[in-house]
Amino acid sequence: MKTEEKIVEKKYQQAKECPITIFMEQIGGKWKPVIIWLLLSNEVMRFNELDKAIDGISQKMLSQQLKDLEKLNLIDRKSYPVIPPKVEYRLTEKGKSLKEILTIIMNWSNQNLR
Amino acid sequence: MKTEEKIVEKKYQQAKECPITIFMEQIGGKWKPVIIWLLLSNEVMRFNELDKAIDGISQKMLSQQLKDLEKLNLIDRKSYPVIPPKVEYRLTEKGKSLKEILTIIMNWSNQNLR
DNA sequence: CAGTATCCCTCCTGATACTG
DNA sequence: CAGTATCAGGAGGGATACTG
Repeated sequence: MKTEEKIVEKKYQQAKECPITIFMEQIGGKWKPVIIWLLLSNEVMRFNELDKAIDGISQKMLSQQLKDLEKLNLIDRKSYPVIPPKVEYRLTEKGKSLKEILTIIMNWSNQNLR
Repeated sequence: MKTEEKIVEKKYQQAKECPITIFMEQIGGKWKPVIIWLLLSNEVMRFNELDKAIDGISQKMLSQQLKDLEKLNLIDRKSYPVIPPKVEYRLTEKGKSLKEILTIIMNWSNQNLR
């Protein structure tokens, strides 16, 4: 039946392909935008710096979110084999390209939310 | 102590005022962007239409998300006192102003995520 | 310093059934 | 038609302690 096929097709589209949903799942959430935002203005940050700069985050959450962002190729992790350990995080080009979006969201939010 | 005050001030800023975090909390998530996106292209939709159009959503979730969006003044709910009930949802001007953001997110997502 | 490991608990969500 | 009521399950997230 034609109408049924149409519905199925539509549903599939929305469930698996909606790019906005994918974005929200992968970049949204409580911590990822903050991390990206900090790296946009600070260029390079160490784990501890991020930890101190983000209020309320736990080390567990921070390392988890950083891993996620690394997998998405949005940030680069550079580890130095020294004691004590030193690890640097910075944005990739792809990560930097989020600046425009985050800026627009920030402006809209400032004007429309509180 | 000056440095301590600085830290406290910084933390407060990030925790309570970060507009991007506020945006993600209020407009992000699994369903709200989809609802807004549908209303951007369809102008007016009834509860049942939204329910059918959004794959996997439950009535409970749908009504909850619609209430949230209404509170944010992003959508308008118009109820007709007829039997069977008829309720229409449409975007407010504020809601429509999200089109630009969602479009940019969609484009970025299409190019950078999968 | 830069993380893991562990426990614990809340809240989000889905499923189902019901109603004005 | 447009919701609400209720319950259960699981993932997400916090607190704390530990380690290379």
